[in-house]
Amino acid sequence: MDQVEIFKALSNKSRLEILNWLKNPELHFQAEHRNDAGVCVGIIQEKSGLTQSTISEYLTILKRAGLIEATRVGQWTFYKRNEEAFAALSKLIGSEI
Amino acid sequence: MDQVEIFKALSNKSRLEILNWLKNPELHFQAEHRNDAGVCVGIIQEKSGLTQSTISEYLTILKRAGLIEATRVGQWTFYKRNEEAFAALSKLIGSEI
DNA sequence: AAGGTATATCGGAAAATCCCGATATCCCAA
DNA sequence: TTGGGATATCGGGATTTTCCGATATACCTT
Repeated sequence: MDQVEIFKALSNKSRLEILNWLKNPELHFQAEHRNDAGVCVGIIQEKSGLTQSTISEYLTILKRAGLIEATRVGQWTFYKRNEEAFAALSKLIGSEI
Repeated sequence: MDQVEIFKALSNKSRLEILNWLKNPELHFQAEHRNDAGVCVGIIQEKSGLTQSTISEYLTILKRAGLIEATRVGQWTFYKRNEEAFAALSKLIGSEI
């Protein structure tokens, strides 16, 4: 758990927004674009207004930080939050840092 | 409470180290360099190995993010943690973000 | 008032981040 | 096996961050 990497991943308005969307996918994405594995890249990109390459990069940054997980299904990659990582981070800030 | 500003402030190894020192000043600094208002800049600088200007800037960054507080006493500025900010951040990550 | 000490601010070179367009890869369907 | 759609990676210009040395400001002492 690289603390600096995690905080860098969180140091961006767009990435925080994505994490917020992924917290309650049913509030932000139509049913056909989500499943148990999360939400596909394209629909996140569409909602964000940023380019496909930027969103793909941002999702990779969040994934490397351990904050989200990816599942490939056919041509789609679905991303969802790793809630355990957030719980651990919350605990870390409340005690260690 | 600007979330991005807070996470940016935390996105640096040296600043995390400073926050860690300030969490238990009695473990990291001699009694003559600390008081109820915190720890003075010079002793943090000495311990960090970074330059005076860099440490002053880093403390300002942490202060602007609301993570630490400054108290001027004579020619010294003492800095201490704002534990409420950390508690709020922990809570935020555990529920909102 | 003058000199010394502690801290803050300024100016800048190097490195990192932001976000893009172009291109590559992967996978499915025909 | 070829074409098309979804995602990942590459290369790069603009901006921000990192950390420094030099300088300014604040305060204390004499």
